[in-house]
Amino acid sequence: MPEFAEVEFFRKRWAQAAAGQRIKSVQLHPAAKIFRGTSPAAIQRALTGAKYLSSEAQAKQMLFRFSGGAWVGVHLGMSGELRAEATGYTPLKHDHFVLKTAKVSLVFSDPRMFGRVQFDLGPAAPVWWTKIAPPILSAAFTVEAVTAFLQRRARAPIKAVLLMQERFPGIGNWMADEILWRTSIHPRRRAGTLKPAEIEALWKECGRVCRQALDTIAGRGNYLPPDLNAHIPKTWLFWHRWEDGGRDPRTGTPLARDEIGGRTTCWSPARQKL
DNA sequence: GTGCTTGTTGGCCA
DNA sequence: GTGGCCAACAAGCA
Repeated sequence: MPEFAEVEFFRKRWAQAAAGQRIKSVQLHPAAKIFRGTSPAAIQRALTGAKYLSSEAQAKQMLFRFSGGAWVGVHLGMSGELRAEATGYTPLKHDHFVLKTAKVSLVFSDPRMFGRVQFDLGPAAPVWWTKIAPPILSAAFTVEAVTAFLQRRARAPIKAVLLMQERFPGIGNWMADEILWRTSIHPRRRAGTLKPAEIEALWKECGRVCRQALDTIAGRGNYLPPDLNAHIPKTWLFWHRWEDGGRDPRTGTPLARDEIGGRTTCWSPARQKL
């Protein structure tokens, strides 16, 4: 499920619940695939008694910092989510990782287990975190960088290119479709065929969609929406992309759906032409 | 039973 | 070596 803004929504949910708290106990299933490449025993040892300090979201990843130099990285994969439950909460089947404090149970749940938990010890943030591509909402995300990347991926469909995390960190399937729909670019266009004006529009819309998604899905400041989709406007493609017989919310014309770049893609044929 | 699913990775091939 | 495509991972849902 989670892309850029949804990841921030979940991070905020844990961060607000964990603020000022100390971990009393750690419940986990050591064999769960989400711990691949890490040591569940080390996580348990380091976090028990540790204080939550701060957290950040970047692209589709989150990093939670605890006292004692303990860093917990979370990727939610396709079906992961973070929840805050009551202290007496009993973990269910897909709750693979639960941190209990005096006030709350922080739950990582993931039925499909494409997500992962990473653990690092040290004074500085782990290397995998610092190597994440520069954010779309930063000065480093320039139209020149996008142009060069599209040249390098010239023969791939633009839809597939937008999903590449090395240049479009945090963009996932629905955001890619949303961006292309707003810029009237057909998802099957080869990246190398986009004209400079189209690249500029695409680049700008990446920023707008990220900004708007962040505000509407994760909320501003201390405000956290009651659920992920609570404030997403009906004028976005988002609400119509999975409907059978769905219509373009701008024009009322029928939407199309097909597999492009290995993913189900939705677009508006009346506006997005090859 | 069938055919999907908001993600990522490794292997194959040109 | 580089780029592009695809299956696989696993579980739930319609």
